[in-house]
Amino acid sequence: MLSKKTKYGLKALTFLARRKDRSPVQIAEIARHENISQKFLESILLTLRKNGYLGSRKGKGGGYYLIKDPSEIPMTGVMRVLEGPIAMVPCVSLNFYEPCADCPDEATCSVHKLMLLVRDSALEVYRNNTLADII
Amino acid sequence: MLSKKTKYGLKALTFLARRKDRSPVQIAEIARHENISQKFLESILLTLRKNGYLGSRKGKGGGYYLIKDPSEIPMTGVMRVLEGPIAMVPCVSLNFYEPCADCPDEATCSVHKLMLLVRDSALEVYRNNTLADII
DNA sequence: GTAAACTCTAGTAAAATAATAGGATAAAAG
DNA sequence: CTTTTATCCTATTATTTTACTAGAGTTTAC
Repeated sequence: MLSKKTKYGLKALTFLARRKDRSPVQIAEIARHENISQKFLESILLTLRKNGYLGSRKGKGGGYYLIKDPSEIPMTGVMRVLEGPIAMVPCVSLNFYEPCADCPDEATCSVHKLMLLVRDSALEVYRNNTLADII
Repeated sequence: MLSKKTKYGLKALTFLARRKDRSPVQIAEIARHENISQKFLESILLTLRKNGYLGSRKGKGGGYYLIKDPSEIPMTGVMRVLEGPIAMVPCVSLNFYEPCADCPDEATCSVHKLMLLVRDSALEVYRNNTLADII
């Protein structure tokens, strides 16, 4: 299941990407337009900013804006920041690898084998789609 | 994240599929061999039986056994039974469709668009892999 | 008829998710 | 330089899901 956090984050990014100019947009406006709890969205936009996707300005006329061109933002990174690892089990994760405590041998593990295929197929989708592609 | 339930269910199916004969295997034996809590595994095997994947026999010499040949068991159904819908949002689910409460229009929703691609790629993996393939 | 195994319902503890609260900080306007 | 506006940041709480446990019931082999 996709978390609300990820869903809202994607919607916010989309909203910003669809605008013609890159002037700051207030959290309140995004929240209103996308039917999102403002306070929750606040924390989501904060993590997107800290991870290099958004810029912000405080005070009157402030808000959030896209730093890069939507076509330069592959979904891979966005999904990792919002949803966490793309792999469904740590033992097939590229960026967050960890062995499974209960599994004696990855080479013969059927779960490992299947989840490796699933990870690869998901990865291909995320790599081949930028923010511009899903607008 | 893959739930333990799914992980354990897959491991149990694999364990049964790897055996030469199809005589009943006790829950306790599967649990021991795969490092799974027996009581938890009990409930998992029960749902696999109720969904037509396993047969069971009570009493002495009883246990669980595969009903079909592993090559006749695509992962699609197994994943749906254990993990739930393959789609990450209900609005792109084939078998569990539901509109999103907060989304005014699926046709223009970026989340919908992206998750549709992800669902299709996952579906292809699950459709093309049977239990026999991941042993 | 007794022991061995699955069946079934209910309940609980821990973790993750989805928010909420409220003051701190910074920028702009007058 | 004070007020207003809006983000920044930490902490807390409510809800939901997950993972697991308990125990009585039922069927079968011997």
